[in-house]
Amino acid sequence: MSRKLSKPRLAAWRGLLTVQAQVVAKIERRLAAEGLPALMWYDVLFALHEAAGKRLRMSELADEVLLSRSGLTRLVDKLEAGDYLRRENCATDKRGLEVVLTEKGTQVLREVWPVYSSGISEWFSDSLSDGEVAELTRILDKILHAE
Amino acid sequence: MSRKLSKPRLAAWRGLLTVQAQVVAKIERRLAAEGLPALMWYDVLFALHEAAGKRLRMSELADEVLLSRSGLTRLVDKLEAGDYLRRENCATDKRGLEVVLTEKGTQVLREVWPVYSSGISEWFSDSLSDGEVAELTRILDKILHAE
DNA sequence: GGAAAGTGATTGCGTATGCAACTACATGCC
DNA sequence: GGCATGTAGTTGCATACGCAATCACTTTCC
Repeated sequence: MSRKLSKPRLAAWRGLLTVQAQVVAKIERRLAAEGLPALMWYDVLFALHEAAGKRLRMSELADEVLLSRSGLTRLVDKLEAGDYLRRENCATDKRGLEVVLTEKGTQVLREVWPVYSSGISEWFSDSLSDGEVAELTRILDKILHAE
Repeated sequence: MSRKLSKPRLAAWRGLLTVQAQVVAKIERRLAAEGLPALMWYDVLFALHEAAGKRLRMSELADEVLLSRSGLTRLVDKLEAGDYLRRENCATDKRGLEVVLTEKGTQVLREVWPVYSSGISEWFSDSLSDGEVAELTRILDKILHAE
């Protein structure tokens, strides 16, 4: 592993960083301009929405959204204060908590989605063909599933 | 623009976010573990290294590394305090500054590069063929150059 | 030439985030 | 059982970052 990094490989990496940074920044600005919550809030609520029973353990949720445990604790504090989700004690492990999506959380997902999805379309995927999208996904998955 | 976002297009976007987040986090942790400066420091010094005369205006540098102007001001403060670069008054515009890479800055680039590049290899590009790397770069460039 | 509008950089302020330390509970080992 | 070790989540602290306001200078327009 870690053989010498060629120029084309570095170029691919820099391209990925640039695309991600630019698209995320544009979407975040549009969300803020419309008075909507930040992407990370959406990610958390969306992860819950996709989970069985619309609930996850704190640790599972942190892994899902790629946030540190402490970062998630604080974010969940805010989301719970806004009644977008609630913490429940875990029946099988008294150390643990489960986080459950509320109806209001589901509602805010519906409000944010149009802005988020149109940003992804407009700034990320509209310039690609279906074939290119498939190829990009395949390559990224290959990276993710390499051990 | 902003036609409906299909599932495959969303999957590509989420893949990109995940790859970037995971690889960056791993590289940052390794840099921190070795007592080396963070990636953003490297990006700034590298941008200067690549620039003609190893110097750039503050604004050019901010655009290059995708950081806000205020963020760059503060980062350059720290880099200048460590003698990795220095600010010089711009001859043609008294509002402006030029940032110049120092010898020590060049040196730290050489120290960080092995860690950075081996991280990119190991966690990003090693699982791809040359053809896949080329295809990935082509697709990302297409996104970047779409207006 | 000079007022109005624009641009480059910095600073104040609020927020987000990670690491390390901590508490509470769980598991393994004897 | 009971001590040692491990794991779930939270909190203290330091740092990084963006937006809006600001200051200095430049450009535009009359």
